[in-house]
Amino acid sequence: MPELPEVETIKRDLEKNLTGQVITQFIVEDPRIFTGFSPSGGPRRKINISHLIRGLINKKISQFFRRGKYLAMEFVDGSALILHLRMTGQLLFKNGEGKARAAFYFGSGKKLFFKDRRRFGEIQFSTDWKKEKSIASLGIEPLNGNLTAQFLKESFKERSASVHSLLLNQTIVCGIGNIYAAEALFRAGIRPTRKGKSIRIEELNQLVPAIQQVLNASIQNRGYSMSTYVDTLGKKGKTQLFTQVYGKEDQPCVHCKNLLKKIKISGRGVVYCTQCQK
DNA sequence: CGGGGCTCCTGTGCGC
DNA sequence: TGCGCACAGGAGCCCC
Repeated sequence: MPELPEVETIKRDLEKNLTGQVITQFIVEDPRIFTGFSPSGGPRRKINISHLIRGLINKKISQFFRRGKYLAMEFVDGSALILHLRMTGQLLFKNGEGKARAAFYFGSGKKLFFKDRRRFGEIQFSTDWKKEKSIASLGIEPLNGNLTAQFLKESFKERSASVHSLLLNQTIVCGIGNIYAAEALFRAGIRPTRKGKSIRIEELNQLVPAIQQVLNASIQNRGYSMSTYVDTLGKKGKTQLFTQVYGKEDQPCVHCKNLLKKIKISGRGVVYCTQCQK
């Protein structure tokens, strides 16, 4: 589900409502939420859940951060919870239908529920969250001024992987997922199957603003909500009303009216225009 | 390095 | 209507 714009929307909601709040109770319905970002198939880090829960009681939230698609809830003592919503995770101030995997209760009476239909989402406790491998291995943020055509030229040099795959690679630029990769490539007129090293600097000069525009516009629209994504109040975003290729296979291209085509790249569905994207 | 395939899960939608 | 399969905003790992 959530890519950078959706996570950013949630982060801003959390920051506005929960900064300074003290955790008075923390209920974990599904202990697997604490896999600690360990390999899915491999041995899971042993975590003493009750010890972890006890340690969180009375912690006061100082700040929220977003890095890529990760959220960090940082406490005044410097420790933090790192959260990732994966495909279907939701953070809600009110628990609606169905059970939450975890629930936070705060001193003021405020609550926060972590719901997650597919249960891929994860939480990890850390005393030094920026140094955790999941965070430290992330590439640059696309919206803080570091993303330039020259940076992409350098990063894509020698890479024979498709430009779509490289945009999804969180260790180069973080926060872009399948929706915004497809949208940005369409706006830049670049075919998603092109090898990274084949993209010319003039094309990267189109791609950089395309990435920034689709992400910024989506933040303005509070995210893409076709199936499960909602904000902390359970409200849908509006980005799905403005996408031009994602989810639009077999529909006419907004520029040339040719029908958009859907292909698979590294197992991910990608829609593009065979006429407009070279 | 890259892509395919599989894993973690559950729900939806489509073709037959 | 019902069944089975493909697929879904993520991402790590193994294998070739």
